[in-house]
Amino acid sequence: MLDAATRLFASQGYANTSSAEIALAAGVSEGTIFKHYGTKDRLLLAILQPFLGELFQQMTKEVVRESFSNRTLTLEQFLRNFIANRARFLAENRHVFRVLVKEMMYNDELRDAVKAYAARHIPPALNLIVNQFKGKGEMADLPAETVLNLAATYLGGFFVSRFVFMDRDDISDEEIEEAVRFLMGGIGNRGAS
Amino acid sequence: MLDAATRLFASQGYANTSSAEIALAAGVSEGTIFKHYGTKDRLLLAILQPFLGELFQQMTKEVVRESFSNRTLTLEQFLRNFIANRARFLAENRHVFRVLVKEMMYNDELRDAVKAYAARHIPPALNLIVNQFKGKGEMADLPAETVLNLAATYLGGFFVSRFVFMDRDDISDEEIEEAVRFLMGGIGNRGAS
Amino acid sequence: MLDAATRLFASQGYANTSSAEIALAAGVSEGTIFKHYGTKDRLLLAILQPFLGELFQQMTKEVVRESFSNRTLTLEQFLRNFIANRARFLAENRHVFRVLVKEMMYNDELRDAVKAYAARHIPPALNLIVNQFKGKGEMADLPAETVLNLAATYLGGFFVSRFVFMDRDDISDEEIEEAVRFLMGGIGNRGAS
Amino acid sequence: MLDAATRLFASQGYANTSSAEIALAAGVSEGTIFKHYGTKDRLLLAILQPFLGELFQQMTKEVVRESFSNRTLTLEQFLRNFIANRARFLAENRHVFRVLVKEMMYNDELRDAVKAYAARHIPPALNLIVNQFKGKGEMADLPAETVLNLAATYLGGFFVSRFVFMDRDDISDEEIEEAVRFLMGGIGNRGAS
DNA sequence: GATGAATGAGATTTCATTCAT
DNA sequence: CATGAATGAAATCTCATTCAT
Repeated sequence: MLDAATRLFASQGYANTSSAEIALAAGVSEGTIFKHYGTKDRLLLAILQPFLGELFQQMTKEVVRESFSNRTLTLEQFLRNFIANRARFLAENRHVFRVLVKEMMYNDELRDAVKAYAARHIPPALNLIVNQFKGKGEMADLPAETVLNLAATYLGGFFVSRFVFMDRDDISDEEIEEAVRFLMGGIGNRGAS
Repeated sequence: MLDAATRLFASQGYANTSSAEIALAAGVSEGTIFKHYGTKDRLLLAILQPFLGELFQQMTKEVVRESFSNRTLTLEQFLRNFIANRARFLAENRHVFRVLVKEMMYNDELRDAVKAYAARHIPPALNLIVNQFKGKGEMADLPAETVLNLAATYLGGFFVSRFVFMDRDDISDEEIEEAVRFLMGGIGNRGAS
Repeated sequence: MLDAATRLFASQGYANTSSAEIALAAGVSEGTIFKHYGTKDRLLLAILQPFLGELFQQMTKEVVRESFSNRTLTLEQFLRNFIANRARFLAENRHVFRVLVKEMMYNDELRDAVKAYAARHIPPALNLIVNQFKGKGEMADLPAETVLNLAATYLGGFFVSRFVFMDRDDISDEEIEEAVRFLMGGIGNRGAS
Repeated sequence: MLDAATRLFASQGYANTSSAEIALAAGVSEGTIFKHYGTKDRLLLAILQPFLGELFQQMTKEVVRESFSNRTLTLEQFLRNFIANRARFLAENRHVFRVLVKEMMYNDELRDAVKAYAARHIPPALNLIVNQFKGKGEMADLPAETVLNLAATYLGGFFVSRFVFMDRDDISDEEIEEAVRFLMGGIGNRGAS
């Protein structure tokens, strides 16, 4: 039932999917849907909430664990691990990710909720890492906030364009490598600087 | 009428905006809307088509003109000009841009149309530029396609996050400068390479 | 179960009370309700039937007993006893009374059933009393039917306004006294006649 | 449309009448009903509001006019005129009256609104009359409030039982005469007092 | 050419009732 | 014998679209 709804929302959008369609796809009656979730709105939340929890909590958990367990990790290795890890998670949950991205565009409340959630979870965990790499001289001399902002903007574009815009099912190692290299050195010629 | 519809679509989404709302906001009758545009769908197209035309054609036109008129332009200067120019254009047309982005998510046909449109217009004009800068040794040694892809992903994320996700009305010079620096050199430490 | 349903019907009305609400309030499952009563309609009847039986049968029984056991009873004393007795009964059963009154308004069949029931039980018992008091010269010279009609109209208004319209839980002795005096002498000035 | 809805609400009750039934009876589509009245609730209000206004305002206006224009009017004549006037008004508007009475039972808000409305309009106009008749020695020596209460209870029962409970279309002069006599002298024997 | 009342198809939601466990 | 998940029919309401004026 959640699965059927997720797929439909992912491909058509929440607003363009009727409860009749969901019932048909899930092989239950419309009544059953509303018995379980009360309203179409709460059905959407039932889909998004567990994903949001995992998305941020797993992300920060992995990052913290990694940064403490392996002190010789270079920035490049860290980025590679991090991006590969999130790419795998999003590929597995690509339908829910599509729903989340599409609905964040349409739904102000949801957008604000996600923004608040992200603001509360991401900086505390990642500022630490950024400063660690800055201390080792591996990172450009920019405020931690700026670094996170730049990386988030690029990685947001990266994942959304692949999974949502291009409707991809996964991301290849080559693409990840490209992303890592871009984050590390931009597109300017290093030797020329 | 187009203006009223654009603002409503931008803030609530096409699917959540009724023709009655549009008529009210535009100060005309519902009948008039359908006399002019036939269907709600075609009203959306009437909003998006001129914008799409300008978005890509102006972009490529400026780029070509610039690259031929000023042969001493550095990559950094080019990026600064290019981003500032598009930022200004999108700020002026931010409502339509919001509609476009939101509806591309929901509407497969529209998304495919935009992708086709972009694929037809962008590479011909920009490959030239990329190769020109590569010839001058100012750019990383990557295939032109890869360079465009990286820049498009980042700049897509940059503009969408600002104008759509954060609902901003414009973009500051500082942000543009940050974007230029990031595109030029990534977040890695140049000296350390 | 009947009690929970009665309270809900009394405060919200039968049509606005769902079987789910009843099940919740009664602490049983919806299935159990339908196992016992078959339909929601028959649940309503199960509430109303015993009350209707008592309402009329007790009323006439008491009246008959009283009128034969105490031949010196004045009309005023009779009215006082009668009203106090019914007031007590209705106060005890006010929830069911509310259900009955509200549903008689909505349900033609129920209304007709109650009318028939009343017509069959009231006149036989009360005509006797009326004629007894007329014989003693204590009562206005009106047909027994008219007297019953007038008293029923006033007492119906009296009980319905208190218990249903004003949602009262009981009726004070002062109000009963007022009702007795009114029935006895109206609002005109006796001395002036 | 209001007429069709009124008849249906009057005979079946608001809660048991579907918008489909109303549309059919009114010869319009369901959409039209909701275009005009927004919700079923507001359709009910559109029926009741004008009636409530007339019911109380006409009542008090007539009473005041009468009591000042004719100083020789006896209490009995006043009651006869008053009851006949309201009987005529309610007979003409019996369908709406049925709706009002039935819905006041089911709907707490409506009941409270009507109670407040009545409390604001009736006493100011009628206390005057009561005291005028008391001054002339034509009325029982009771507080004005008590008199109004007794009369309202009886006349409420009188009109509701006839128009709602018995589904009558009008009230005969004989019944009015009976009501007047009862209000004037109760059912006790005047001579015996 | 503009209007706005009317429409009817379809959306969400509610609920009495059934039935496998 | 009680349960509660599932149902499907029906209710309220929304809305793009049409059409007579």
